[in-house]
Amino acid sequence: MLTTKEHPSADRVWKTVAESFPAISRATVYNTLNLFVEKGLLRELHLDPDSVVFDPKLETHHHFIDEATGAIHDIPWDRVQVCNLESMRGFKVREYQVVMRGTKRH
Amino acid sequence: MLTTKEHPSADRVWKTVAESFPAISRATVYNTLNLFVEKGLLRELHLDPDSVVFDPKLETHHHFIDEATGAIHDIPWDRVQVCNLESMRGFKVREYQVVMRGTKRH
DNA sequence: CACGAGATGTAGACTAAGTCTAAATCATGA
DNA sequence: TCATGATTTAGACTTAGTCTACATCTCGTG
Ligand SMILES: [Mn+2]
Ligand SMILES: [Mn+2]
Ligand SMILES: [Zn+2]
Ligand SMILES: [Zn+2]
Repeated sequence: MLTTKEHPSADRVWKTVAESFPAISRATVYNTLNLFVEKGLLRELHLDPDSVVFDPKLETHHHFIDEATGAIHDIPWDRVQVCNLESMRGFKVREYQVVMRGTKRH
Repeated sequence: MLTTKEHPSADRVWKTVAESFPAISRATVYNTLNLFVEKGLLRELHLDPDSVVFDPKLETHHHFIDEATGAIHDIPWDRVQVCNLESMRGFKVREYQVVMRGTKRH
């Protein structure tokens, strides 16, 4: 999980882990993922209406959601820039990202 | 709903509507909201792990989520700018927004 | 007016994500 | 060995959201 390039949901992780450890409990997977998030080893993304997904890529980056396939693509932090953030006086911005939706060409 | 300044969830809308129309069914509210989204009168946002929220503000804008209260604040489109979007060759970006999280000062 | 067809609304069962709890199992060190 | 605490577990529970089959409403036609 910590090294995947994907953005799996908790149940997806559970099913994958269960291939190697069929006895693993759903609760354990949820507990462990939440613990990893709490400890900063994973981040959770709320991009999908159907489930929370987990992101092992800790460096800040943006996301592109392919509306045709549901796939979530990482966009490197420096590829686009958010300008004029200093206008956000009155808000203490802890983190931000650009969320893009559309379709992948070809 | 179409004129609120808030970002209510479907169940929040249902409870509000039910104050005036106690007979209204949950299914009707969900169906209607989804229809409004389909017809472009509302947009749905997936920012919250617990529910989809609906946004009556159709002009493009950004969002700031107050992590202390859960409140979603609209940020005018021009207050910040996303630069270098032309580097997104390979992706057909239909829409995008900056999603910020943090706390509101004061 | 009577009636039938389509559209719209409704109740409530159902699904699935996520949480919680209480019990079982495991680890550790006296 | 055994007591104690930590980890894992099964499965009940909660809740957002969907689905289906039925009820009701609308409206044009004979
Ligand atoms: Mn969570
Ligand atoms: Mn939807
Ligand atoms: Zn990512
Ligand atoms: Zn908004």
